[in-house]
Amino acid sequence: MSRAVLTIFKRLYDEGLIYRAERIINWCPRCMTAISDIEVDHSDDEGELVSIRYGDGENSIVVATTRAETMLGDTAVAVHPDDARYKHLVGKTITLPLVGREIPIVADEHVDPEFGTGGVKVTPAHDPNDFEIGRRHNLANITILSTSAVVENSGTRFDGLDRFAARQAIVEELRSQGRIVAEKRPYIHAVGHCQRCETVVEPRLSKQWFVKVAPLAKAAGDAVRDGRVKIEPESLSPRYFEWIDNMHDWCISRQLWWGHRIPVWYGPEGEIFVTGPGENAPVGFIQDNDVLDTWFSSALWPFSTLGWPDETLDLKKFYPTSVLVTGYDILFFWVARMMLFGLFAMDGVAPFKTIALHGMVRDKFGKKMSKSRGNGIDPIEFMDRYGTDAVRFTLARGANPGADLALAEEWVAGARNFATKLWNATRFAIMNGANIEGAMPAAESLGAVDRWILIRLNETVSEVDSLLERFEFARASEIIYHFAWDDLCDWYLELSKEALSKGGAVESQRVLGQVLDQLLKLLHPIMPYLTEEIWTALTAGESLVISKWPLASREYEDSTSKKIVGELQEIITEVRRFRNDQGVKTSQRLPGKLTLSKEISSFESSLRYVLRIDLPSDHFVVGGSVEIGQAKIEFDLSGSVDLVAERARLTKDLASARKDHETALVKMNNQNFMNKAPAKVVEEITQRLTATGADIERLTAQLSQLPSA
RNA sequence: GGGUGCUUAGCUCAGUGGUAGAGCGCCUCGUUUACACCGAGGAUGUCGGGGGUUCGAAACCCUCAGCGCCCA
Repeated sequence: MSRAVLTIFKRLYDEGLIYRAERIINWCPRCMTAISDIEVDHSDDEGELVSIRYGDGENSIVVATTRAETMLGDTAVAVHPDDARYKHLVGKTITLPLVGREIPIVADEHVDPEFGTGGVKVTPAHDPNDFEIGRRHNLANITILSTSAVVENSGTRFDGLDRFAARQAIVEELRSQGRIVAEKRPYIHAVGHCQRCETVVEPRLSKQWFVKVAPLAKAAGDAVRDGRVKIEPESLSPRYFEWIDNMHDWCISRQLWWGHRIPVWYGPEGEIFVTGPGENAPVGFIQDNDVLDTWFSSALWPFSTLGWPDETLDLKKFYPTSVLVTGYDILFFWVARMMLFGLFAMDGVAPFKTIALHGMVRDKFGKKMSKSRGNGIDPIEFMDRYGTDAVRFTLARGANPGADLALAEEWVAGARNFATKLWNATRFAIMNGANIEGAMPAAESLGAVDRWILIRLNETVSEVDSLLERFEFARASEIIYHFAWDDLCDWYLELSKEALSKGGAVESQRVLGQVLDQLLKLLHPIMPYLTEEIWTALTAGESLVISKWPLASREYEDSTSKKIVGELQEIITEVRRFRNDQGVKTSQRLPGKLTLSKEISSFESSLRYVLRIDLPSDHFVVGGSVEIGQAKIEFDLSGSVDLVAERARLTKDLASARKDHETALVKMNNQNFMNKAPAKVVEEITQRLTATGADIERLTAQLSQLPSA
């Protein structure tokens, strides 16, 4: 690492991309170090805006400031060149109050004549904008604050006072001199704070090392602009451009203990010697005390970890990497810097092809976790309570690209429940002989239910594949979750129970084994521990880690299985609803007559099993019935039909059918719709119209046949 | 001030032109040979307001309001 740092530093220096300069930098008087622009947090703070009269009478001008103490370092007053109010003053001097120094009045385009009085005090050593004005007008830079933000060298009695105490004292003194013409308090304005310690940052003139970013940033911007590097989700790329295209020169020296020491040595005559790896500075030279910004070395990560600056095999093979996954908050700190240095050091080859950005984990209300709010969540606690896989699944399920995730304990508990569900389902499957031995049965030898779950599996695999391709982890997790819980556990297992319990359902056992095998593989990256455990129990295989990722296969697709299972599901749901409305307990067996279409007639025993319907006896009396499409299920309720409930159920269905019928009808009667809508949609609506029409007819008949209560 | 998002069920969020979705929560019922960390059934939304485009808008455009993030 150290070699890499030395190498890149020297290379940049030799190419003139590292220089030392006096600049206004952000200085933290507590950390006693320079900090970069992005380490400064801005917040709207209360301060006061005081307007001070400089000079007297006709030759006076009023300036406003929130940092009165900086006036001790003023070396000019600036006005806009076109400002008629001050034309007569430009080029003259004015006496700086308290200090007594004569300072010039200069005209500068960058002064906003609309703001305040149109005159601004210029303190080049303590304000970045003033520094620029100072450069343009060759003003002196007078530093009047120490590194710990105490007034010094001002030649006034304020020397020795802390900046905030001095601010107050100076305003008081000016007030007593009658020089304060206005005070606005509180005055809300943006104040920079040190990201580490929240101390108010003090702009300070200082000699620092800089990276000249213009050429590097241009390359880094272009790499994304021309598509060599993709940012996912794309919606975050404007942020990248906005930043990289307007990047200021990067101050890389830090006055800290920790870090790579700047490899620059100074000779007795002020000579500068930069040492590369293995090089020594001439005798008598002294090394710079500062260290490098931590991101300077982090920026080397994509290639220094592969052995760079050596031309290693790893470097050849793994640079550039394919995907960098990280939080969007670190796009500028780290990602952009890796782009800068990667392109520079690796002959214009960007360090990765795709930058996949995820969001931040927030509390259950979507609020940022913070110490002051006390809403931090310790993932280890959740892992102890709900299991690591549950936490992993929760995070994956919430990981929408570039969007934040609200993490609530309830979500983790839900994920734990899912894990338990899988555990139980696999246990049940194993108990019933599920296996992955031998080849899969041919499609022709399988029933509709078996085929259906294989079709659903195939759909799930391909959907998950394409979602993962797009870093849509949340949706991929969701798809897997519902396939496992709804399709597999709630439907397939329930519909297969009868056959499995009777034994001899060899095909289904193999199918079930197959479905679980593939499902566990899909889930393995998200829930590695659980899936490994139950997969090895199911298959006696060595490990999921080294097994093959599922391949989507359309082998079992056909035109009928989905329709058949759909019908079965509808029948089962409607009958359950009927029983529920009638207050019939789930476990209570009822005699019933099933009239089924030819297509699903073979599922009669299966339906009887799931719905607990006994064969009708000789004295069967129809007490209530459910009709779904062609299917009719009649029950003997032994004369105890709950007519009120039944009427309510049918009335509700009728209302819903009428509503759907009505909307379809409106569309069909709309000539514009008929002319312009695609045929597919028209057909769909037509079908809906017929279906709802039939429903209305049937329900009306059923209602009229119902004896009055 | 510049940039960029968001506003959908009680909460947190999916849904980029064709009958509004998920998880949790809520209500009712339930010892069904996997699972109560469960099962079955149910309720809940003028998709922020207003305009427009379209046969059709939660989705596209304009506008207003509120909230957020990044940068200055």
